[in-house]
Amino acid sequence: MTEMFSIRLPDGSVREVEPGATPADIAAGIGPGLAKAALAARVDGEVRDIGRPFEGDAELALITSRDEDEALELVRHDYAHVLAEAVQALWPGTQITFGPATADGFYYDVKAPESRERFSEDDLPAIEEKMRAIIKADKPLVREVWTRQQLIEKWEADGETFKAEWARELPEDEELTVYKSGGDWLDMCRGPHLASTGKLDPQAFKLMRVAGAYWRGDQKNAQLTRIYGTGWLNRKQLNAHLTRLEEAAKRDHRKLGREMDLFHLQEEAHGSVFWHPNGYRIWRALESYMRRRMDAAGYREIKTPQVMDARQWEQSGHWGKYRENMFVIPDEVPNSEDDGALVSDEAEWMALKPMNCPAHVLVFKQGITSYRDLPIRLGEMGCCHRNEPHGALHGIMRVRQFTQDDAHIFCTEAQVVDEVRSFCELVDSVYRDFGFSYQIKLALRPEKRFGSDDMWDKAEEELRDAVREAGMATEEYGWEELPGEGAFYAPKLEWHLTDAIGRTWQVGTIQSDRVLPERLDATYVGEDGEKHRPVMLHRAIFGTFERFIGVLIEHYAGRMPVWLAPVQAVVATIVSDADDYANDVAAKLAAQGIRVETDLRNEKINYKVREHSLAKVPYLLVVGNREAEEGTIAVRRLGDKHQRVVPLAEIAEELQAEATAPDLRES
RNA sequence: GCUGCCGUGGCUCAGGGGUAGAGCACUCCCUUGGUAAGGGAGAGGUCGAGAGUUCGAAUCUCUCCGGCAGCACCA
Repeated sequence: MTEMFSIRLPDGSVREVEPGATPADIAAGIGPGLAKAALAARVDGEVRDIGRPFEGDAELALITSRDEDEALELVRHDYAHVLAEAVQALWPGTQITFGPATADGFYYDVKAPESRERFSEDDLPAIEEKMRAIIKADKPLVREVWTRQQLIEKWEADGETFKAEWARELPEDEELTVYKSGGDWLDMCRGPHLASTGKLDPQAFKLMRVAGAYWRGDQKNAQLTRIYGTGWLNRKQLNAHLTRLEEAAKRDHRKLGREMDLFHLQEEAHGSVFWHPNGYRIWRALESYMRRRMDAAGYREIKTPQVMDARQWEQSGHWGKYRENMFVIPDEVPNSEDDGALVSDEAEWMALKPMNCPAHVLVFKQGITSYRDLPIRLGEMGCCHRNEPHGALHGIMRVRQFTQDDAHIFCTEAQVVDEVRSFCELVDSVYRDFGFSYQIKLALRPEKRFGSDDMWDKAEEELRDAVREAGMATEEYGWEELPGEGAFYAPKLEWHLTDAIGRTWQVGTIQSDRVLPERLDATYVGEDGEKHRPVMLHRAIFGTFERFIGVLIEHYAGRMPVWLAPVQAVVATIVSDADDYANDVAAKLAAQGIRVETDLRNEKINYKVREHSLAKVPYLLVVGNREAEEGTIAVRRLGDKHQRVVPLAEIAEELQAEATAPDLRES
């Protein structure tokens, strides 16, 4: 008698199957509908191919398109394979490398054949068409276990140098799998995959763009062509995604920055922002908000020099690591009578500060500090310059001149966790005031670093502890550890916000640093009367004003909350007879600190409503003869279709309340 | 920095070897109109910069600068 396997289903029922049976068999046994809908199987918790035979008794859950996250991941992974197959079918000699699923689709990195050099966006329609053909051919995707040697031979025989390199580094003893598509084309892959290409919806993907990407993510390696696609379970989802992208483009901070007259960029100062009056009003609102929050949290604000002697940067370690990205200036301007050439060996160099920390240490070091004075929290709205690589610049999110809401906390070893924990709480409170949700990451020691492993162990652990104590080391806060991502002198906690099209930007950070105090010889006098090293916590909440404002603009799609809006209210007249009243209203509101403007132009009210709505002014206060006589205002809030007529005093009070920064509100 | 695409009035864009167009915005005139574009007239551009090819270049070629997407980088 054959031994049978007991397969337990989520509803608790158990089915006995013969060896060789697969989850697909069970699905078929339950019903043809499920057999069609089932995409993969969860066997004892592991996601597997639906056609992979059971190896013993097991718990089975079938994955269908209702299990959206898992289904999407599977589908996107399959699209990537189909993409690679299509490209090779169209252009033999193309080398394939690697192609994973992404947050909204998939990509595959390929190396174009010699004859072609590269692929371009013009090739995408042809590739899409070929992909559809492969999907329609409904080719079975068959899993096979190979040895490493077999893989290496296969890839070398095919001239797949990247794949061969990869295969050579695979572990000898592990089960290595390949997936064959329709028996001919294959890719090495851990899987799982759908049963066949026909499970994909040929109308639910779209190739988006081509871009360069380095083999294994290393600039020193060959550059490949990365073909990006977006992939979904069905056409409806795809269309919804494409619509989302269109909507996101409308809230791009670069576009809104122009439309709302907030700032501009131009090549004479590329990477640096020209703030217009409206944009700088947002800046000032943020700055005074942050000053209040920092004052309240026990920080003291300082201001330090913009340019310092290069030796200072040498001592801090930045010169060695970042000289290329610093704006360096000679201390002495060459005499105009000679040929103007500077001899670098003889020049005394100065540098614009790329960061504030060394200067803050210098402030700390003035005089003698007692342990009784710690922690000392020194804050600065510090303007820094970094000569970023051209390709890194992005609107006002990544710039060459920026201002940080920077601060450094000098404290004892024993105070670190407490300081970091209360910082986590401060950050949380600030981001809540802006309506942001965020993710916290811990960036761990990088390969190239200063300091001992013991020091790093300790520094990483105290950051981890602090976040745990704050109760934020959870999925809800996007908690994640990022190996190798830390700064050269310290591990970092990073707070990330998301922009309009799903890219995330690091804004806040705190780093526990024992390297700089050492290098710059910062000390305090302890209880024992001896000198001790303080720990230095580098921290910022907005990160930079530039980036934070960029993220704010996209987050609110330009419709800033009243307390941040550059122009909070416009008083618009219907007839010129109401001009005097309009001026009175504006004057009254301005007197109570409201950012108000008047619009007395000889234009129809429709025109004025349209214009100020597009400018995203939150309060439009319309006055005509009726309002002038009655002392009222016809108020239209941004986004409302209708208006209400209220006494001036009432709207003044309402505006006052909304224009108050969240930290100053009662309750 | 790397790969690809792009650069025409303030903005959005059309054109494309024979010396430049539209809409919006702007200026002026008429219109005083009750909640998302009232009408008319006018002004505005060495087509990113430089070099080359050509009788002739905004248009073709090269170099540079800048922008966009991605990669790499992000103290």
